Amino acid sequence: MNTSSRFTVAIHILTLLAHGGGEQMTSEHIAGSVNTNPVVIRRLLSLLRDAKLVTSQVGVGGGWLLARPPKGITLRDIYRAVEGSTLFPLHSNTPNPRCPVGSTIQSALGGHFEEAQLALEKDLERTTVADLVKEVQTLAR
Amino acid sequence: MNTSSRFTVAIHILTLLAHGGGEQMTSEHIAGSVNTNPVVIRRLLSLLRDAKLVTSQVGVGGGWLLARPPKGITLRDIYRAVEGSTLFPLHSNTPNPRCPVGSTIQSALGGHFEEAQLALEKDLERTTVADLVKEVQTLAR
DNA sequence: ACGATTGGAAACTATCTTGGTTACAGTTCG
DNA sequence: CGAACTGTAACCAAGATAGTTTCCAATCGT
Repeated sequence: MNTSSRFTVAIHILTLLAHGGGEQMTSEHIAGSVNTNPVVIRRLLSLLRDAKLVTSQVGVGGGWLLARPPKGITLRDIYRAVEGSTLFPLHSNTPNPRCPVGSTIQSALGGHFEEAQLALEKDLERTTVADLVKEVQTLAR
Repeated sequence: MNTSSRFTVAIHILTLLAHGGGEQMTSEHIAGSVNTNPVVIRRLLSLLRDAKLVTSQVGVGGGWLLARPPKGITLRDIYRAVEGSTLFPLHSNTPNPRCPVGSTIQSALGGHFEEAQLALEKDLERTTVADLVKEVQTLAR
């Protein structure tokens, strides 16, 4: 299963940007909050930019900005941006085509897996970055 | 996301056992359908046994059996048996405790992640091994 | 024009997970 | 006894992940 913290860190980044209130923020500053290397942050930010969730500006005084209001960014958007592949991969070796189960199990599973992933994403859609900013502000006082 | 094909293979195994109609099956036979090594199968079966989904018998004529009727085994049971950890891991390094976002984001995310995982599992609960056997039988003709 | 500050990107490393394989000990049955 | 099983440990190759260094390009203030 998904064993990376990319999703968590990506949410952290966007919440931080929203928390900043529209000010440009450098990858180094973000890295200070996440407690990692700026290059790791930039790698994630470039995925988020591909998904049109953030914009970047190079040069002095440059940095990163949200491309949309925090209320318009859901956890599902972030999930899709950074966790490209499917939730449940199929077999690494194709099963035995001469077995009734082996020859059919993958297509039987496909629909169920897709459905389950949609159920997950539908739940993720319920929470926006704006919600998280509000929660963080409540917790931090 | 990681992610591994354990879930897929575990479903395959249980569907195969159910398809066999209550006959004991060896790990080597199962490996033939999955197209992998018997030891890989036994590793997964031992997880499934821990979850009380299958039983094993050693020695000549031994093998594996479902511990419950196929109708009583859902994809959620299988998921829980083989994918132990949480769906979305938090940061690998703990975020900056002196940052309002860094110090609170993990507890803010905890609830949402748990909720999303429950939504996923609730969907997985809708499908049983008996359903898959039926689908396989339809597809295989 | 210069120099400082920033993102962009490649390359390399260490670590972990996964899947596959070999090997061997223990159990059961004929 | 000997064959057919499970139960495990150990090891390897391949891939993913996170961290780091390094260099280039763009931008801005002076």
